[in-house]
This record gives sequence, structure tokens and C-alpha cells, in this order.
Amino acid sequence: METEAYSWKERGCHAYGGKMTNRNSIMFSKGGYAYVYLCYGLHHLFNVVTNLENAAEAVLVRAIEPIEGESFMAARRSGVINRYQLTSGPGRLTKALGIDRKWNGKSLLDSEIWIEDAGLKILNANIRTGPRIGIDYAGEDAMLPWRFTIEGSLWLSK
DNA sequence: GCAATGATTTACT
DNA sequence: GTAAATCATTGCC
Repeated sequence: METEAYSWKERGCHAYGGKMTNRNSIMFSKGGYAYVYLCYGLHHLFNVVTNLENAAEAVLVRAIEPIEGESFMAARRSGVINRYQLTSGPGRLTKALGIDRKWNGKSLLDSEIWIEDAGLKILNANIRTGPRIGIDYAGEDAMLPWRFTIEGSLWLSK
């Protein structure tokens, strides 16, 4: 699986400079909420708000490993033959999971969506970091090693 | 009110 | 490798 971190302190973030807009206001809430928005007119991206109130920070989920319901994902991602392509990519995984803007602002602690420990026993030693993807416009901040992947995972966006 | 653009994916040349 | 798809949100008029 694969994630990226975003903070109001850097240009790659929608809340850069601490500026709150209609779209990103959920990031200014305390952690535990979902931040879902539409990008490029066709792709939903799924984030988890992480920090305290008024400290706009979130984690973008770029790729996941399907543990349950893989057949449902395959149905939503019609045309995909390789299971490793089902959820490997920020736009791909939201389509596989049926995520759309209706999920924006929902609590991951007390609603129909949540995150749970699947018991994979992933060790810190297996986490690899690197520069984030797709934010070249962020200049220097695009170089921040805020992309986290599980070394050797088959479910990575690239 | 209107034009510009993006935390991407897919298909085509 | 390059381009099209496609629209909510943003920023400026």
C-alpha cells in the first residue's frame, strides 16, 4: 500500500498557507475525518484528516491492498484484468471502493466507513519513503520525502 | 458571472 | 510518448 502526507506548511497542499476554502475546510477539523474531492474532473481522491483542529494536515491514500470484497472492486473497475491494477492509484482505488464526494467530511470513527487493523503486522523497517508524485507545480516542496510505501508491496501506484 | 486548472487514468499514435 | 476525457472549485472581473 502507499500513502502521501500533506500539510498547510507546503505548496503541495490545498490548504497551503493555512487558507481555508469551501473544498478543504474539512482538513481544518480535528483528525479522523475523510477528505474526498474530485480531481481532473473524473477522479475522486481519498484523504484522511490527521492533525488537531486548525492544523490542516491529511494523508492521501494512493494505493491499497484488497483484502476483502475484491470481486466487488473488479465489478466496479470493469475491464481490469490484473488484480494488482484494481486499487493501485489514487483515482483507481476510489473507483474500486465506490468512493465519491458524498463521503467528504464523514467521520472514520463513527460512520459507515472506517479504517481497521487487518493484522498484517507491518514493521516500521519495511516502510520506504520518497518524494511525492504528481505535484511538480509545488516547486521545492515537491521534493519532500512524504510518500510512504511498503517495501516490496505489489499494490503501488508506480 | 466566467475562464483557468488540477494530489489522474486511459486510450491512441 | 502524447493527448483526451471532463468538472468542481477557485480566483479574478
